[in-house]
Amino acid sequence: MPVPPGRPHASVLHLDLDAFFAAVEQRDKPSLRGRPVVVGGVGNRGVVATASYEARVFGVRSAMSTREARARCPHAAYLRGRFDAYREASGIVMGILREVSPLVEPLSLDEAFVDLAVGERDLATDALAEVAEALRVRVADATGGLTASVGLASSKFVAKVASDLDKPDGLVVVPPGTERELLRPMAVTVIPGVGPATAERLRRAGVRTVADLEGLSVDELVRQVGRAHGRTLFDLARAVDPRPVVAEREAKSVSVESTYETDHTDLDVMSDILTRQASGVARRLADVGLSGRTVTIKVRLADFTTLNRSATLPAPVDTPGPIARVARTLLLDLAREVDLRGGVRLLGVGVAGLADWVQDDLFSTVDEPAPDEPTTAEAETAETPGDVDTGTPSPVPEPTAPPEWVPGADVEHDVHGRGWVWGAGRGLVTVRFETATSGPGPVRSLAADDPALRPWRRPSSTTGVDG
DNA sequence: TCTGGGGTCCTAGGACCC
DNA sequence: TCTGGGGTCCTAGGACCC
Repeated sequence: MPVPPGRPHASVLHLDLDAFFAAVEQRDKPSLRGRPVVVGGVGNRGVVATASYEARVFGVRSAMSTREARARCPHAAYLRGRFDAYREASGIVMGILREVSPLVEPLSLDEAFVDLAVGERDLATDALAEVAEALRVRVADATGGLTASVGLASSKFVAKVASDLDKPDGLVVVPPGTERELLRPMAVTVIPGVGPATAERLRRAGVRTVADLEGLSVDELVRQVGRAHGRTLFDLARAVDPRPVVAEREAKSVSVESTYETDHTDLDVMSDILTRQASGVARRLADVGLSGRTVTIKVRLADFTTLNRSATLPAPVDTPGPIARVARTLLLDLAREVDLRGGVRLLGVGVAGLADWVQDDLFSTVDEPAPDEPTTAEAETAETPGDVDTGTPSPVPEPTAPPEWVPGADVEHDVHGRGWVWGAGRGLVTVRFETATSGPGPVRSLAADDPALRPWRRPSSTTGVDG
């Protein structure tokens, strides 16, 4: 009757580098060794990202405000963080993990799952424990002494719980079949997904431990915490966790946000900030070679209320101009709806709906000169005001753009020959460029956003088109 | 002078289509 | 004429994680 909790061997490994950011600082600066070190925001509104174990003695914890950390441990070294150094150390560790198994799923710079059930490996618990211990030694050797805590179990959930049981520098193996007795006495908060809100709901239902949680039916749990969450909780309470280790998970969004030392009240200043952040987002999109259709802004008010506004475009964006333009419009819309004069402490810009988009066939049939060979004929037609792109096989829709859109103005970007702008009339306007090369140029015709004109599609898994 | 920055996933409601 | 359900896409907010 009981569902088998997982695979029959303890072949899921979870590795967690101990106090990672602080440990890298202590490794690189001998004067910090043995001393409390706190890495995180150092300003008035900063929070702690990582506290060294010496600082934890004083009660300094991750996510605590730096102000409180300073009160508890004034003699600690407070550091901003050197993410390039962390990335490098992380890369070394992930590389070692991938030598042990191709199935490595990084969760962050300092954490990863590894599936050891690949190839010809001996899956006896003792043999797997030897692999894990050898791994820990290699990590320390290769990184100049960074220590890792490792858990080995029959599922992701239990492996992660295990890695936390003997920190720092520990190895905990949970033999298959013993998972439930390990979990039962633990607080429900060991379960991933049970944060403060869920824990409080469960507490009101009389649930404090995993054993208590086992007493609730699926229906009861779904009623308490929702459909998806309830079912997962029901399973995890029984150590049922079939989630596979997945290497190569693609990013779904990219964002840049910042909290300011003092609250902003000037819309123009906020607009400028969003413009700069949009450039940062575009740069990172370019780094990963992706673009996305949904632009989001995030605005946190002085009272910590957080507002998001988003707009989904007819085609993906990946360059600063359009992202900034949409972001600024969303801000102005928001300012009309919500009083921002009380102060804004955080602003952010993001792009979601990411994919390596390819140009659709619909538009690849459009007569388009090669970027490097503009012809005189085209230069002449470009002189004709109001001239419409003549290469389209179907009639070009009548321009229905709001009258304030003047051809030739207001366009700072196109995507591979075509673009769009956000109209003051609250509509997306598809714009065609008369210029032969891609890039900014005068607009000769405007067509209102028309579903039939969607020029981009997600690459289907079967086409294998590259960009 | 409480409360970062980067994300993921879920829910709920409305629009729209069949 | 009345009543409708399912599916998808989009938006806003919230919980959660490291």
